[in-house]
Amino acid sequence: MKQTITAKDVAKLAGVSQSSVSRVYFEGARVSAKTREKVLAAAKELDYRPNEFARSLITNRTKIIGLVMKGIQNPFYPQVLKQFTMAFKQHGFSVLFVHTNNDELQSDDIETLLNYNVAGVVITDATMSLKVAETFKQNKIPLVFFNRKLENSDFYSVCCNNRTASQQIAKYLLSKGATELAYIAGNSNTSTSLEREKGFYEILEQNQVTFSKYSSDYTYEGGYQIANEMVDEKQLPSAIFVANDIMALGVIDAMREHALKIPEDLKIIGFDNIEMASWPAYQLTTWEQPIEKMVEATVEYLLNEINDYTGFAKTIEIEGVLIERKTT
Amino acid sequence: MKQTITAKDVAKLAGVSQSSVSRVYFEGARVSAKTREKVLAAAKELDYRPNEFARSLITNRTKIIGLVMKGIQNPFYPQVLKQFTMAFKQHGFSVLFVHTNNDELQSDDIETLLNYNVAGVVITDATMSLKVAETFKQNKIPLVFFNRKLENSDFYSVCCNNRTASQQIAKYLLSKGATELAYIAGNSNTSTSLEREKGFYEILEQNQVTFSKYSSDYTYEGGYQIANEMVDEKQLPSAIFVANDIMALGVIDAMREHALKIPEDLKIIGFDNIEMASWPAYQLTTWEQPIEKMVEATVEYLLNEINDYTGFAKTIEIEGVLIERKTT
DNA sequence: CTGAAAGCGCTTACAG
DNA sequence: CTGAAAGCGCTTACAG
Repeated sequence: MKQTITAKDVAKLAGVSQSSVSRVYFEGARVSAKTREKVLAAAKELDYRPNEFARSLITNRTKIIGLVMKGIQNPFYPQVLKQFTMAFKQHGFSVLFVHTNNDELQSDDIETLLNYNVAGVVITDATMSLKVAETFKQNKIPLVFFNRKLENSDFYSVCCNNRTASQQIAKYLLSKGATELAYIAGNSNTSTSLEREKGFYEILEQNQVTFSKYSSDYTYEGGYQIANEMVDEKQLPSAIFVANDIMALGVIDAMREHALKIPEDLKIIGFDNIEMASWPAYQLTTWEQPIEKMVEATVEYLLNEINDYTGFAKTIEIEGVLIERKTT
Repeated sequence: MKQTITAKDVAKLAGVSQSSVSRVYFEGARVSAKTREKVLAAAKELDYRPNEFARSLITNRTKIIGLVMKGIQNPFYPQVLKQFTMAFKQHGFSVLFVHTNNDELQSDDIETLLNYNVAGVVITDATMSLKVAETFKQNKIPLVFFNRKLENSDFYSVCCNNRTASQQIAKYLLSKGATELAYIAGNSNTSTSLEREKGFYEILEQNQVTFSKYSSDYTYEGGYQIANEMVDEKQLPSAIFVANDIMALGVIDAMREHALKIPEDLKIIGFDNIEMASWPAYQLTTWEQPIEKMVEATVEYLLNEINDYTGFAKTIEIEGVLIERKTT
């Protein structure tokens, strides 16, 4: 059996009460400098560490954030995970990592979060049913959808400026002389893909430019496959806006296998600015998502809500920037 | 304030004692079918959920595994993270994700793990000092080094068969007619890079083949840079074994920029078999790490130790397999 | 500022 | 099989 050092042990050694030991470790409690000193010395000697569970049991709050991810395959997300972990750590919060296989969170996915009474939740790359959403509301657990948003949502979400970004992408492509354009969508039920499509088309319609739409799934393989189908159709556009980078790389690889030159025969632009976009083999022009700022905004909201729950909803859109490389 | 539903509430509604409610949710406790039924019905009505913290407090064990990662940038690791999360979930364990920036775990990295009294720990892509290691031993927290091992370790570690794999890689390269070989090492203080180097050289020495060594850092940029330096030296080998895939991709891109043809002018082989290795742009020959089996072995050991702590140490090496593609 | 005491929501001997 | 009661390691009014 592992012998746990408790506040009682420290109290005994320090010659103070257990309450005093507790006060030393509880932020905001008042203790005299002398008591603190004695306690800290004793604690150090015994290698004391306050039990988070006892703490949480009594305060009914935890220092754990649930982070739910689906698309960890996409190199965009490891970056996001890292940034979140570091940001939360800075504020004393730990990350409970939950992986879901479903586009829509299932109740067994959130079981863990509820059991551990997480202080807040970040949901990345997935949505949830209204019923599941209600569970969080009832438990007053603040929630942020990261890089995705619910329709008619009364939940907070943090995104890149998908729509206006795509408008600028359309304008950029037109300025490069593209005449027939195409959009390759990601998973059709995602707000990101929908918003990007919307912004893109708005500008094309304004300029009365022909365009077509193809559907894929935000994966490399998906991009690769749809590109092959496009080539088979024999009617290639002059420029393609691919809904995210990882798909765009698949498109590039497929097009090159058909001996198409990029950007000469075909211009391609992605979205995200993942690490590989800058690799010499690709040099993909893309739209950079400001991950750091997005994470910052998410953490700030969450921390505020944890501190004082209001449940207010809003969609925060953070401006990204066009990264021009060699595929356009 | 959020009103928490407790076992007491359920007990009242079900007309039984609180202990009986507890027994229904505690695996291994005996309850009559009738009691269980009443309790479950009441619990469902109230949406009751046992408080994990109260539970952990009393049992002094948790259902949380600490997963420490460093190299999340390397596409190999998101895969590992996903597999671990899924495997642990299957056994009722949740994952506390910790990110470290250091090759060697620092005490503030493990603070969280200790505070939450995690049931076990997986450390990926990092090592730790003997002092830190002792802390885990003292607290009888089982630990596995995943894809890395400590020198003179009395800790369990799970790896691919790095050394014998590299022997086979050497043989394979020789069989392909390579005459002057090179090894590009990853971080020099990692067991993986060291073992791969050792196995590779063993065969080359046996066959009295000339070889040279270059040092890099397991990143794409590192591979790209060292390849540029190699070209500047004007004495290229006929085949390079690169210690991992992501570096190998950097090497390929750099070599191609110098108009070198792969595999005609230069053969390249990697290690890991990350997703990108199979992309048409690369078609990298590599050694596949059997992630699934490695994860399985780790989880099995950890679960056994959690159940009955022995602290016994061993290095498990799991056989990978050569994946031949087009760079050799 | 400090200590004694109650209590967070559970598990687990102990009787019955 | 079931209930009453003690106790896990803390926080937090309440007196002093």
